[in-house]
Amino acid sequence: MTPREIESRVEQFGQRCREAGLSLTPQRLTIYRALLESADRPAPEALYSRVRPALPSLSLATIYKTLDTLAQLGLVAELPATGSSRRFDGNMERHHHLVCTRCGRVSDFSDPGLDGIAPPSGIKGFTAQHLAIHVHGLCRECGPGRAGH
Amino acid sequence: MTPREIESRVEQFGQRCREAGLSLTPQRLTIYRALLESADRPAPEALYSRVRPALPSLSLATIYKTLDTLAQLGLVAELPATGSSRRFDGNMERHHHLVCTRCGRVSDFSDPGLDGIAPPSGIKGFTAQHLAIHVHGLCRECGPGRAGH
DNA sequence: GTAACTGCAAAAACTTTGCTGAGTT
DNA sequence: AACTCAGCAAAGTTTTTGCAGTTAC
Repeated sequence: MTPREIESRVEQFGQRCREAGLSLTPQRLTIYRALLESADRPAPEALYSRVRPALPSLSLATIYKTLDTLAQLGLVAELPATGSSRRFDGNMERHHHLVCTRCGRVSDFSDPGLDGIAPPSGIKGFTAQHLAIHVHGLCRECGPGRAGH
Repeated sequence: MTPREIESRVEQFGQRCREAGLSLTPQRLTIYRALLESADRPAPEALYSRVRPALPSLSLATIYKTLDTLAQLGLVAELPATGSSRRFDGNMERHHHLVCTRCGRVSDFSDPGLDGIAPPSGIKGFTAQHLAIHVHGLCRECGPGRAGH
């Protein structure tokens, strides 16, 4: 995401917070901005490391609380992930996922060709909103032609 | 899954373990079978409760170790999930996922129409193997026209 | 007999909670 | 001034680890 895009998002973010009656604290802004700047769907702990230099007094509990708050507002997404920690993403645009079947790492990709696929509408008891594609395979590091981890 | 299918899978499972040099312990067999019998993608703890009646001395650590071992062999799948515990599935067939954007619950569905979609091949640094579709929306409980959780 | 595995208990990692002082509106 | 929030520390969960005795081969 370009710096310009980020600033525009941060501004919208401010509005959205005000609408919802949330204070605009430096912590919230910094955490949100850091999430936008992270392309790698960070875990709370990773986000914490990233934000700490700017806000040395920040606590990990605040990261958790903030992420939960923002997820409820729909400003960030909590992602389904494997492994034992939660993952978050500030990119709410249409995008798909590459999942490495060996190391479990996930990254984003976009493909206009795939965007044409419509969510199936006839599923009983489920109201489809949108759809994301997970492509499973081997990432660069685990590449084809390697033995194991 | 029918009992007959389950037995056939368990048999294949035995072969696969032998090939890999793994012992066929009662714990492993029971855990694997319990997973096949569970349609609900259980967390380790839930699987533990299910298996305990049959193996009262079983420990939770064994569940974790076993699931990791079997996942590495490709005999069970660890699923991406939101929330704070890992989820596993013994169903390795082609299927897709319904993810509730409100409560986070995930369930399986199949749709032959979607099975035709080929994994995109031109992604740089990534070798695509297969693809799964996540349909996001509202499940029956959270249904459209509800206020919140 | 050897190698692999389970159970246990302890430790580590991750997440949530309650409270108090500080910051935002 | 009222209300919301951050930081802290403690508690609660979930997951991993090391080791000794047991089991599968």
